[in-house]
Amino acid sequence: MAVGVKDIALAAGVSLGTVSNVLNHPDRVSPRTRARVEQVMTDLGFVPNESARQLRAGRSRTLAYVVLDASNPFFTDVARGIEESVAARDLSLFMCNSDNRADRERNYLKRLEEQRVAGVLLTPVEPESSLLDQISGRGTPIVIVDRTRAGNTHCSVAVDDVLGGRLALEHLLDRGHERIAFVGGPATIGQVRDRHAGALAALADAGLDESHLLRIDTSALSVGEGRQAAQRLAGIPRSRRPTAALCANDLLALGLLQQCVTTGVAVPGDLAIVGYDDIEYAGAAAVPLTSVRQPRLQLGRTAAELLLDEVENPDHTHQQITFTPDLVARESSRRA
Amino acid sequence: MAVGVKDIALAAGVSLGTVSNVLNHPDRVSPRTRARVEQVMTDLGFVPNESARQLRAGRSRTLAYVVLDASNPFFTDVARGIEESVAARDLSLFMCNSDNRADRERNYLKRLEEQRVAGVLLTPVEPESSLLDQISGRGTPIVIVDRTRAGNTHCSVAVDDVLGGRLALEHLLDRGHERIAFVGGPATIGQVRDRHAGALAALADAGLDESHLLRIDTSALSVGEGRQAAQRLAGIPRSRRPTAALCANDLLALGLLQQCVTTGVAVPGDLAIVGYDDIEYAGAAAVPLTSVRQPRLQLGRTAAELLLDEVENPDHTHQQITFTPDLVARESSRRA
DNA sequence: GTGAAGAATTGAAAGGTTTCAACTGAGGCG
DNA sequence: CGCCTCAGTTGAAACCTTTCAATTCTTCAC
Repeated sequence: MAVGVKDIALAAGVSLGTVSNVLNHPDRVSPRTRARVEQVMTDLGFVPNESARQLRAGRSRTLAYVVLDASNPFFTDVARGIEESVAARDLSLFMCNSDNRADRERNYLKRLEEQRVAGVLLTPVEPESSLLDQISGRGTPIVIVDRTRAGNTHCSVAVDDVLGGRLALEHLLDRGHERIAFVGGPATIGQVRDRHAGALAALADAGLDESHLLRIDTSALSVGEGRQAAQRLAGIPRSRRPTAALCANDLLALGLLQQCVTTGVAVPGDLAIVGYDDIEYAGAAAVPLTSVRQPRLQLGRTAAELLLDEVENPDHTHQQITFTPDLVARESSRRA
Repeated sequence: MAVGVKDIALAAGVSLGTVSNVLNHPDRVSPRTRARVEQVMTDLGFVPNESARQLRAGRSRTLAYVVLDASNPFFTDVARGIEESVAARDLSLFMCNSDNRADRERNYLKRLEEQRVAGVLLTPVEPESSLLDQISGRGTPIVIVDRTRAGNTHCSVAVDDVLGGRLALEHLLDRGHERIAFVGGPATIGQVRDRHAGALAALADAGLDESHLLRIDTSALSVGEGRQAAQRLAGIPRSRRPTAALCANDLLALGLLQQCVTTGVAVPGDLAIVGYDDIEYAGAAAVPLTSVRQPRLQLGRTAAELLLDEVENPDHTHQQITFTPDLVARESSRRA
């Protein structure tokens, strides 16, 4: 049924080696035989068996991006950046969605290592897992995307989330807010911790203590959780209720915003809102959303470049690159 | 460097066959030797070589979903449904983003076939391409997602887009609109054609001719294109300008809406808007968006079930399943 | 017409796993 | 005590390709 190089060789009247050369070193084959072999290949519908090739040749033509949350537009933009860089080379990119679950992340990493992919891009659920060291120690390069990791054991590309949190909070202080909610969670997510830390730092610099930043913990960074956060805020007596909310990402902010608009809480009048990521929908929201913008495409492009270098360049050295975010002020945090 | 079954066998003092049995038929091995072999495996950091396994065993433990547009939330929800079904089995799912480009789709399909994946889920750029017949003819099952295809050569799962277009247009007629824009394109996208056809059919049923549906062609189904469509609408003299717009998807609708709000066109007062897909952001928009809802998760789940059946069940028969959409009426098309 | 150099082709070995028929040894039964 | 059975184990063959040293063919200079 399945036609292999052997069949091609037989049908074209050449040896196995020649067929292989047509595939991998066309220059070594005379134009005439090459044409003949290629003709036979299309006639017989030959599809090279990548498993066999990989087994023998060692290399693989595949990269993978294990993404934290495929339904978050931020990550799909990062992925687009990665694809831009990968597309140039003769490689393909597979995406895997860990969906914020450590077991799924582990499972995908295991599978990818078994497949002997050329390299892995990873936005980790568990950045400190020793599994990463094991895998790269065994020869599958891993580049960390949108995170950093203790020890310079891997290449990484990240945006300064502490700075981002700081920018957002400074913006709100500047707008006169002094009772501010930080909406985000779970705290296991590094991005959330860093953004929160940045906000606290800005607060401290302004001479205010931690009590000015009310933490509203969510179980995920999703629109639904944002809506729930709105209800929790609404439950706080007006005198103590925050006048502004800094959300750990735009999905939360959009959910929060939507619920506020629905229940008649004026934005930014009763509650100013700042999001994070500046996804495409942020500007299209009921009240255009102030947000912290990150260079998403460049994040992806750079990560892919680093991985490709690690794959191709024998004297590669690990690099940790950090980009700087900036704040895009819009209606949702306009001065009252 | 790389440790293989041979090394394990040597270290554990058993034969190759026994190591393989520990991996694939643990029941055939006595508990004692199994424990010993497994211990050695973890000690030595053994990672089975999937290429070799696949080469010998023929089968593969991988499915792939080639998605039309990874940044469209509609498709990420479909993917989530697929993953739900796949997760139960001992399989992994890779995602590939064709990004609406035929060359990328072809390239991914080629690669996946070379990898000998167990099966492919595909939302096609080119549903009628003969490549699909070739691939499935050579033994890699393909299930078409969110499209149908002429001839019952493949399983497919789709939503009735003609009906959806009809529902949307009937809704607008019902709201008293008689000059309506259809915003969408390019016409090469089947979903766009079907939704447009449904709208035309509804128009005909109402005794109105085609001139009542102004076609505004876009080059993609994206937020940016939606904004541009708004500008084109604005360029039409008020007397002839449509009073309502039916968008081929929500991204267009959100862009259109955003631009309208920005430039002071009242929605729904000056322009009623209906979107399509009912993505999560639709309800959170500046003006909550009326949209045609599709059973996204179920679409994915069902597609995966069909593929798994085709993979596992020797006397599988192809099925074409069509779901029914419904309209969610919100603010953006409220009666004037 | 000969020899050398270079181009094109060949065929066997190798890569890491699974499969399967054959083998071993232990336990049960007469 | 010998025979049979059966669970557990073995080792060679097979999967399909690439690689590379060896071989044959072609061309060209003298």
